Order: sequence, then C-alpha cells, then structure tokens
Amino acid sequence: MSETLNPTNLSVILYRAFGPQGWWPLPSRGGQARYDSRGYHPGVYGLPNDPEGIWEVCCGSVLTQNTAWTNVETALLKLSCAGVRSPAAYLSLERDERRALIRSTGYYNQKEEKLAALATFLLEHPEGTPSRDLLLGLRGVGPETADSMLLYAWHCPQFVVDAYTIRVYSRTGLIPTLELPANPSKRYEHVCKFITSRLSIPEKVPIVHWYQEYHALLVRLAKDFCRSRPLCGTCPLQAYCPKLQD
DNA sequence: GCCCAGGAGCATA
DNA sequence: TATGCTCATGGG
Repeated sequence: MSETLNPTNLSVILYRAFGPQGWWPLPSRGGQARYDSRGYHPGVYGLPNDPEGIWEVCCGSVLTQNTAWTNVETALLKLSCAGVRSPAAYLSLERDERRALIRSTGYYNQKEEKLAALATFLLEHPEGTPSRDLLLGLRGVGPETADSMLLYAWHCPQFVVDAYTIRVYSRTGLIPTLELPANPSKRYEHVCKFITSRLSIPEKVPIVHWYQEYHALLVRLAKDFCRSRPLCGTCPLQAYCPKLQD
C-alpha cells in the first residue's frame, strides 16, 4: 500500500481515476446543450436551474430507491414524453396512468403514492428550498432521498450516504464496521457525520460541488468495481484497499 | 432460474 | 431498540 486512505484522499483518487461524473443526470435532456446523451453534465455545476429540472431530479431520487438507474431512465423518459414535466402535470393524471409510466422502476404502486405526496408538497412550496425535516415528513422520503434532493435539486451542502458509500467505506477499512449502528437511521447519520467531519475541502472548491462529485464517484466505483462480488483486480483502489479479493 | 439494484415503511417482540 | 418482511421490474 502506497498511501493510507482517508475520506479526503479517497475522493481525490476517485476523481483522478474517473473524472467529473456530471450528476444528477436528467435523461429527458439527453443530447441538449450542456448534457450528454444520457443527461449527464460532467464538469457543469449549477444544474438543474429551472423548475422542470428540479422536478425531474426529485422524481429520480424517489424512483431510484432500491432500483437500478437504467430502469429509472426509462421511466423519466416516459414521464417527459407524456408531458409530465411538473408536479401539476403528474397530479392531473389518473393513478393507473401514473403507474404505467413508472412501471419499469418496480414497486410502482408504492412509488406512485410517493410521487403524489412529493408533487403535492412541491405545489404547496413552489419557491425556495424546503427544510430537511419537511422533506423527511413526506411519505416515502427517508434520509438518503431527502439528502439527494437537497444536494442535487437545490444545491445544498448536504452529504448523501447510500448503500454504496457504506460498502466502500466498510471494505476499505475507512470506517470500523463494528462501530456502525444497527438502526438504519442512526447508521445513516453516523456515516454522514463520520465522513463530513473528516473531509478537508480546498477553499476554492464549493462544498456542494465536492459533495456532488464525491457521492457520484462512490457510486461509480461501487457499480464498476466494488460490487457485491467485487472486481479487485482492476480496481483503482487496488494499491490502497486492504481487502484484496478475486 | 438466480442475483442484484443509488430505500422506506411497517409489524412484531 | 432490533429484526424481519414487503414492495416489483429489468439486466447480467
């Protein structure tokens, strides 16, 4: 091992390996100015910058719960093609129409209700950034979903923890597994504080950009290498990670 | 056919 | 507080 891993240099190593990730993707804008074919916008921050984009990010954060993003892409494209580009448009549909549009993401009965609650909330709060507590009060919005919306839709400096984050931090030994609380909610807050309290971000870099990039890079690593069955042989962390497998 | 995917809510003990 | 179950489609 060449260098001891810590939360800060991990993000630097991943950025060097993968480059900017262009999150949060907006599939409906694939190919438009500043977006690549699948709606990513690498190196371009400050997006989304309009209500339709905010709605699409919020939708995506609910639809991707325990679901592969490719299935969410399908649903977001269907919603957009059907003209559902706002909370009001969503609420104007019949339940069965909503379910049909998001079917590809699975759990579509539950998610239809979650999106209805979200849409109603957004209509009641058309401006400004909602508080984390308000978002957490919505049916179907837990800590990861709330933080994803805050960080990517509203550009708040709120770090996002997901299953991939915990997997990578556990396997690399960055966080002692024994210290992880069993309670999911406590575990989330524990990991979030653990990471953010140890991050040293250069003054010239906005915290929001760093948080966005870091989360996206952890997902990239976990999807491509640190899978449930890991591909350690070609992993960019090979020189740093104590858990060599395969 | 099996495993997995960017969670959250609820019942039960 | 902790654990287990449920929700469901689609790709590898």
